[in-house]
Amino acid sequence: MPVTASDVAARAGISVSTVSRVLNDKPGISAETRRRVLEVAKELNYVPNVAAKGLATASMHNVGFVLYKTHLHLRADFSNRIMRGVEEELACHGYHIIVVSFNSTDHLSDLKIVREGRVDGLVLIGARFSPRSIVELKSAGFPIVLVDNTLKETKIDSILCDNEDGAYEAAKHVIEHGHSKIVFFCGPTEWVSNRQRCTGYQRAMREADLEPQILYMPDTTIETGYEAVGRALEEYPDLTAICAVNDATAIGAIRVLKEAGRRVPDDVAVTGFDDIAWASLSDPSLTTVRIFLEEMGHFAARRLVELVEGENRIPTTTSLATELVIRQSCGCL
Amino acid sequence: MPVTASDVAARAGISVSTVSRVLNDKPGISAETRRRVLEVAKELNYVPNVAAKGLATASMHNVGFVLYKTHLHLRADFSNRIMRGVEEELACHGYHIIVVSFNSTDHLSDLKIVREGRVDGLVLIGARFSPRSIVELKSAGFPIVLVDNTLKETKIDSILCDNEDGAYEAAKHVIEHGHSKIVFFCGPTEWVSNRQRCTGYQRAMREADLEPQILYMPDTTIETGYEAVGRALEEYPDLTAICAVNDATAIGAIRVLKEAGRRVPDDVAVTGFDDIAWASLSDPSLTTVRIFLEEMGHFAARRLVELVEGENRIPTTTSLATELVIRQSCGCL
DNA sequence: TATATTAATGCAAGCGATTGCATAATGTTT
DNA sequence: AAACATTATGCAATCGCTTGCATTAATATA
Repeated sequence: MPVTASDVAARAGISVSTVSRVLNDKPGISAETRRRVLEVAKELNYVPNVAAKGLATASMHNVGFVLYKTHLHLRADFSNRIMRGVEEELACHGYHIIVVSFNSTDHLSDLKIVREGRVDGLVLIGARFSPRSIVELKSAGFPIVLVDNTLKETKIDSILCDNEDGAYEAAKHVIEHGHSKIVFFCGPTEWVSNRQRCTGYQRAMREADLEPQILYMPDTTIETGYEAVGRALEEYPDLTAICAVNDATAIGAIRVLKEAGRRVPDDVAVTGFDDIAWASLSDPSLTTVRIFLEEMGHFAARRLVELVEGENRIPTTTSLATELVIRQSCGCL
Repeated sequence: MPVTASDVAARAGISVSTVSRVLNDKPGISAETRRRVLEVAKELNYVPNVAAKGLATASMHNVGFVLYKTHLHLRADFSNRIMRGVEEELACHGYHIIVVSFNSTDHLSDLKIVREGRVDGLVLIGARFSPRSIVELKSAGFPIVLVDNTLKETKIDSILCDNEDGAYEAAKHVIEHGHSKIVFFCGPTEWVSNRQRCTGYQRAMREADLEPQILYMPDTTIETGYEAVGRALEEYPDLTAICAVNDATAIGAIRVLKEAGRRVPDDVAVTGFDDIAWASLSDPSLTTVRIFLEEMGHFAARRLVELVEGENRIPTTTSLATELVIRQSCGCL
């Protein structure tokens, strides 16, 4: 049987209340008693039971990490790195991460782990949750932090990377290579990050007095990258560069370009976004914009813990700086 | 305020005990009462509080998914896919997954989530936990399932893929291509899967009256793949094929081979193991052995739930079949 | 010295479920 | 009709911790 607070109390010759107070750093305990309790607790290797604690305080010290079912598959690496960051940071604060997948038919506030009090807050990854659903839960006072997403509807804490700036840098870099026919492969504009990246690209083009040429894809996978190249070559036969909204698309694009007999980067330069693991392994290696997903996870976790513990700051949107990673696909090396 | 069992009881005009019994399918309740309670519960949208339930039953319906810190980074995709499988299966049984990272300095039974009763069982990924540590916790009656690992020391439930058979198939396939100088790139033999894969390779070689040639690496990453090629080319200058213990190594090997001016598969054929996402994208695409990680996760979760719920089956070791995936790097296409 | 303050601790009532035992209501058997 | 099962339900203790309030002891003030 596990050691309980009353075991400690008995051994130390005091009451459980006192044990509890000591262990939670409550005031009004004599130094001697505190020392004693700590000593006995360590001696018995006491760890408070989390169910009891949770029942008494109405907080389980868990947070939910919510992923779309599809997200789990397609963007596994992406969300996985954020998850690592969240887990790491949470651990520092004594919280734990419960990973759940969610399908769009459900309403967020029906999430079982929320209703049953299993988690004290949620980290939502990506832009596929219905805003209404988020707002509803949030305004019921439930702590929520968004990663790779923001909401226009309500002020809500969110963590992003500086998508616009990153895309701007990438496009600018390609422009500096002398390209002028640069097509942007954009993903669905319902996702914040796609919109922001597109904006960055457009800014770079306008600044250089070039006309933005945007090609929209229904998703941002390797496959949509394949498919987009075909359309791009038709619509913009004189294109000499592609800025892709993410690496998967870029990698797909490179593959098809090569198959179509176009050399990369000599005939067509390509840049990506995200710096996923394979970016450096593709052939040619991919020039891309690195984002710091683990860091984003850290920020998200830190903010969420603040919210859970009642710090009532106004909501903020945090954008982490990105970093242009120059490899071969842009034509530099 | 959330709805509690006594809210339901009051509304239904009966006692909380009865509510509890109905909701847990306990016997001795009249059909009419059962109906009524269910009706009211649904009407009030009642969900039992998990802390209270956990305190009363000493089970939180959580399981810990334990990863090595390094694992989180290096083999992220690998463990992530298993995690998805575990999560999916657990959800079907009303359990949740708590992901924790673990560093080797700790003793497993000191795991906070275990001591404090946050989880009812553990899924351990990989072969980097100290056997002593596992045995100790397991024999204290704590439910544990191993994935991609087994223990000689104790009978313990474990889920693997059929590493030996997979490696055998791959080697045999290469042999059938007419190769005879085939080197196996092996990882650390402390890891079960490396040992088993090596055995499979050896069996295939012996069956064909060829001499196994094994090159050991300190790890199984892209980088160790790089490094291994150099040594292989020195030690076995006439080699015409490489069977790598996993895809990362194979991909690293291919890269260096190409850089060294050897054509793959024409000069040197290469096979991998795992069928990670990148395998189909590398150039040439990688012939490899596919393993079903999500399925392994399913099995692990199912077994763990059984253990937690007290089913006292004898421990089993489950090996999932693998599948040879033929692409370009072996010389087939 | 008697009284008001303050500091340290204990008591006991929650928190919201589960569950063994007692009880009431119903039906069966002599 | 009395005695006994049987069935359905409620009471109250329990799980292990937190916390408001009461209590005691020690110290300061009049």
